[in-house]
Amino acid sequence: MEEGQGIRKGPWTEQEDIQLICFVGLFGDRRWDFIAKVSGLNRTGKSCRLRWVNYLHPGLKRGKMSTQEERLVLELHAKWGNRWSKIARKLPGRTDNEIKNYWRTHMRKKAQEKRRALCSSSSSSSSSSCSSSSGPVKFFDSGGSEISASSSTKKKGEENQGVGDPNGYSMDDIWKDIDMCDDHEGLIINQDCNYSCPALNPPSWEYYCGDSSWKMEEEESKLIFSGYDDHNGRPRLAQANQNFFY
DNA sequence: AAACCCCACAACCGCAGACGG
DNA sequence: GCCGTCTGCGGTTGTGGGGTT
Repeated sequence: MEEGQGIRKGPWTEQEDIQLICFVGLFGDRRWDFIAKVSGLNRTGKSCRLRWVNYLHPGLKRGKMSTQEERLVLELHAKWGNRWSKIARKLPGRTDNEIKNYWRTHMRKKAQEKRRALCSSSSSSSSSSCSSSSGPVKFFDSGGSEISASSSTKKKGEENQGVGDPNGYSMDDIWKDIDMCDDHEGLIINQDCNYSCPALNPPSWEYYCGDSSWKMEEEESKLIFSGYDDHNGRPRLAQANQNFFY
């Protein structure tokens, strides 16, 4: 299709963002290939969509996950597994990508800690499953401190390899391990989480994400988009949008 | 001060399902 | 029913910033 000649990749520029916002305002957030073409952005429709959904979409929240959100993610992941988009729909303002990323880093870290705690508490026994030197190496063992003592020269990126990885350690394995750890704490999670999070289930996000009932005139998009944040280079869009929508 | 490491996050890739001609 | 295209999703990778040694 459009693949081939001069298709841009990599980070988006401010100019590109503005352009995309304008064209989405004009044509809606559906026809991505069309938007990619008419906008003059040398991007694929896919890339445009992704940029919009994960970054430019109004109503996106920024910043750290709250404890409530974190718990909800845990709860929903336990229920649905890696259905990130589904989970994201229950977390207004959060994208599947964000949740996915969050899960990968934070949950893995937590799992490591839990695992370590378990190991230390049962270290007097044979604790073969905790061994970092024999038997199948669990994913988060590979990033754990015990191991890093022996392989502390871990290069950047190696932890990612753990995912796909040399030991054939798949995502499923990771989830299994995490679940294992969660089993020890599952009750706690459920206890803490027996709220249904009413505040997190308003129809509003469905509305945003819904079938592009969202429309924005070009002028409005200009107003909303007031430039980039000084600190992180992100558009000030999200914040402006809060005002726009609420 | 420099090197290294870890974390967070943006972005890409491949695949599958939906949809229209 | 078939085929091509578009869209959405999940997995993976790349990179910059901040903290630590």
